[in-house]
Amino acid sequence: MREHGAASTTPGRVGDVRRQNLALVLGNIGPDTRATRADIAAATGLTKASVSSLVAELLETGLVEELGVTRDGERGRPGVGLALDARRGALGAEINVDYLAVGVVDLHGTLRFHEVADAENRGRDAEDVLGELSALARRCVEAAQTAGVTLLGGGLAVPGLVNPARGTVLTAPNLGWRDADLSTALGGLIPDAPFGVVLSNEANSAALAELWYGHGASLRDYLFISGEVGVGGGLVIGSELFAGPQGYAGEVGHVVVEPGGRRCSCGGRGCLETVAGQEAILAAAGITDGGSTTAARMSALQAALGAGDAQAMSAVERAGHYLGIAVVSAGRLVDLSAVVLGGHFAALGTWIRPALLSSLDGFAPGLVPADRVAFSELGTTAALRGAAGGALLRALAAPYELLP
Amino acid sequence: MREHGAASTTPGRVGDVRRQNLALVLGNIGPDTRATRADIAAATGLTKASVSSLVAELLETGLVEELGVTRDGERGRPGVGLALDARRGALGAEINVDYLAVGVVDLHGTLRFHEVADAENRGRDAEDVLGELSALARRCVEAAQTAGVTLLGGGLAVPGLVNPARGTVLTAPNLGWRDADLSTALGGLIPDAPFGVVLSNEANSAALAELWYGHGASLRDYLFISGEVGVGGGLVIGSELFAGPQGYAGEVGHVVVEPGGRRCSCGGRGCLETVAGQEAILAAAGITDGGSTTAARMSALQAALGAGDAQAMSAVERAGHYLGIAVVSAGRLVDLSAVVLGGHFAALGTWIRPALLSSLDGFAPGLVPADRVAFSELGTTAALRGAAGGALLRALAAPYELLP
DNA sequence: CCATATAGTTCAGAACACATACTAATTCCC
DNA sequence: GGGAATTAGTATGTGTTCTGAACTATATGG
Repeated sequence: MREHGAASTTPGRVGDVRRQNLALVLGNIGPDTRATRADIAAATGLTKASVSSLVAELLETGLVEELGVTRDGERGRPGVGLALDARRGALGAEINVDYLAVGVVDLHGTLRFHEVADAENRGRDAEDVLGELSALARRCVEAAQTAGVTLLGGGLAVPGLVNPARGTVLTAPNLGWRDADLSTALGGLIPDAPFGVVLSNEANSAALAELWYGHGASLRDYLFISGEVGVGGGLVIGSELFAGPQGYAGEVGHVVVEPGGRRCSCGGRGCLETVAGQEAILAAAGITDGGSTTAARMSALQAALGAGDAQAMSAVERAGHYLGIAVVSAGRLVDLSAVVLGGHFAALGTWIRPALLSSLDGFAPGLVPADRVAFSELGTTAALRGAAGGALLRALAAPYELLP
Repeated sequence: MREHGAASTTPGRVGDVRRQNLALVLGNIGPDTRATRADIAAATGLTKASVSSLVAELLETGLVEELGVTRDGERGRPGVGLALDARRGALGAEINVDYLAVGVVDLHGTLRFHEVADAENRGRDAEDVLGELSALARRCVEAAQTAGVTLLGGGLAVPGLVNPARGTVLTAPNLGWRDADLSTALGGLIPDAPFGVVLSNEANSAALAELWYGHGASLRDYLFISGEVGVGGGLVIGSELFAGPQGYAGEVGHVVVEPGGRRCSCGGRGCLETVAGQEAILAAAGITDGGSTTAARMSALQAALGAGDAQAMSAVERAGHYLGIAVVSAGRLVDLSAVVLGGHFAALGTWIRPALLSSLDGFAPGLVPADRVAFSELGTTAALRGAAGGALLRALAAPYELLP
C-alpha cells in the first residue's frame, strides 16, 4: 500500500482544537435561534465551561451578539440568547452576459441592498466591465456603511472557468474573455475586508445560493442547472459544493445528451448546451430576430408559450427531454436524486417541467421523484447571493481570523 | 445564512490532536522508504521530539517496525529506518457472478496468498455461496497464520448495492440477491479482527485496488469502469473513493449514452450497460451460444477478435464508442480527465482502445488525453485487493485503535 | 421564604505539542 | 588517531486547551 495518504498533511497543534471548536460553536448559532450557552453545550458535547470560553471569544469577533435573557417561563435561571450579528455582511457581485448585479447580504441571510444593471457585456473589454461594476459596488458598500453593516468580504461570480486562488478568469466564452487577471480589481472593491473578495463560477455560486437561501432548506444533495446563454451547473453534495479535482466540476452543459447531434462551441458534439442553451431553444422555437437582445427574445418566447404557440412548446419540451437525460446521467454517476433549475429554466419552469418529468421517468424510473425537481426563485440575484454567502461562510469557518 | 454547517459536528478534544498526528506520521512511513524520525519531522513539520513520541506509540501498534541503522555514508549520526511491518495484513474477498476470490494482502501491498474458484453464482442462494467463500477464506487465514501474518481486518466485495454499516446487500441483480444480510457471515471470517470485515461494491473496490496497487501511482483522479456481466464503476477523486451522498456514486453502467436505445434491466433506456455489458457485446458480435458459460463466450469473442472477425470487431468498436460518451459526460460533471478500464474491458483493451480514443476525441477533444486512458492489469484479483486495502487503510487511519 | 432547578463561571488537573538543551553516533580533516 | 563538525534522537519545562467538580447567579413552585 504505497502512498496511503490516510491523514491530512499538516501537523495538528493543540491550538487547532480551539479553532475547530470555535467554528463548531458558531455553527450552532443561527440568525434568530436564540441558542444559549447551555443549549450549545448540550448540542455539541462540549462542557459548559468550554462553551462559555469559546462564546466569549466569538463575541469579540463581532460575528455573534447577545440578545439578553430569554424568559421562557421554565424553572431555573434563564439563559442568555445568542445570535449571529446582522451588522456583519458580505458583498456579492455577478458579471453576466446581459447584466451586472451587486448586493450586500448580512449574516441573517437578508439581502440588504442590491442593484442590477442591464448591460451587453459580450465581447466587451474586461477592464471596462469591471469599471462599471466597481461603480455599482461602491454604492452598495457606502449604503452598507451608513446602515452600520461591516463587510467581512465578498465574492464575484462570472460565467466561466476561474482560478479563485489567483483571481484570474481562464476562459469565459460567452463574454469573450481569456486569461483575464481580475485580482487587483477584486482587491479594490471593499476597503480592508478581512476575508477578501474571491472569484467564482456563476453557476456554482447560484447553486450555493440555492442551498443557503433557496430550496436548500429541504435538500442537502442536488444538481443545480443554470440556463443562461450557456448552460452551467453545480453539484451540491452533503450541503457543500463539490468542486472536483481542479474546481471545474458541475459542467453539465457539456454532458453528451444527443450523440448524433450538433457540434458544440466546446469542440464536442451533442452537448446539453447545443439543445437547451438560450440560442438553441430560441432557434427551435422560431424566434430568430437577431436584431433584438437575447433577453428580449426570451421574453418573446415566454409570450409565445403563454399564447400556446405549438413551435415554442415543442422547443421547450425538447429542452426538457434532454435536460432529463443529463440529470439521469448525473444522478447515476454522483448518486443524486434531486435537481434544481435556475436561470432561463426557472423562467420556463411551468412549460419545461412536464417534459422533464416524463424524460426522467423514461430514462430512470424512480431515480428523481417529482417532488425533488425544483425551480429557483432567486432570479438575477442568485449568483450574487451565493458569492456573498461564500464570503460569509469563509468568515464563519475561520472566526479566529478576526481575533488579534 | 441558515444552517451554515461550517465545521464538523463533534467537539475537538486535546487527544484528537494526537490521533491526527499518529495517522500523519504513519502516512509518512512506507513499505520500504526507510524513513527516519528526522525525515518524518522534516516532512510533517512536527518537532523531532513529537515524532519520537509518536513513533514510539506506532511501534507498539505493530504496524511499524524499525529496520536498524541506515548507513548512508552521510555525515552525522545515522538514523533508524522505519517501515510498515509486512507481518500485518488484511483479508480480501470477492463474490462475483462466475467466480469467488479470496486473498491476503500485507502492509507492503504484496498479495501473499490467494485463491480464485470458478463458480456459477447466478441465482444461487446467498447462504450457500457464503459457505463456499468461508471455506476458501479459512484456508487463506490459516496460511497467513502459519506465515506469521496477523490479519487486522478484511473486506468482501459483491456486484451490487451494499450498506457497509449494516453488512447488508440491498440488491445484486446479477446474483439475484435482494436484502441479504451478510453481517454474521462477515463477522465469522476472521477471528478477533480489530478492524472487522466490511462489505463493499465490487466496482468500487476494484477502483481502489487500481489506486493502491495499479495505475494509481500516476493518477490521483479518474473514473474506473468495470465491465462484468453488468457495467459498474467507481470515482476516485483526490486519491479517495468518492462515494456520494448514499454511497452509490460511480454507477456509470446506467449513464444514458444512446437516448433512442434499448430498454435496460434498471427500467431505463439507452444505458451504457445495454451497449457495453457482456451480453450486449456478445450478442452484437454474434456469439450467441446460450449453452456455454459467459466466461467461455468471452474467450470465444477474444479468439474471434484475434482472427480479425469483422462482426466481433464492430461489436467491440461500438462498445468503445459508447464508453467514450459515458467518460465524457463523467469528465464534464466531475472534472475528470482520466479513465481506467477493468473487467472484460481490460481483456478487450487492444481492440477497444482505438474506438474509445476516437469517441473521446469526437465528443470532447482534449478532455481525456490518450496517455490517460489506462487498462487494469489486476485481473480477477482487483476487487479482493481493493477490499483488503480498504481494511488496511482503516487500520492506517486509526492506529490508536490498536493501543490499550 | 426556602427548596429546587437551570445557567453560567472559576479553578485545579491532565494531555499534548513546542522550544531548548542535552546525549549519541557518525564523517571530515589535520 | 583525535578533535571538530554534523546529524539523530531524547529529556525537560512551558503554554494552550479541554474536562470535571465546585461554585455563584437567577429563575419557578409551594
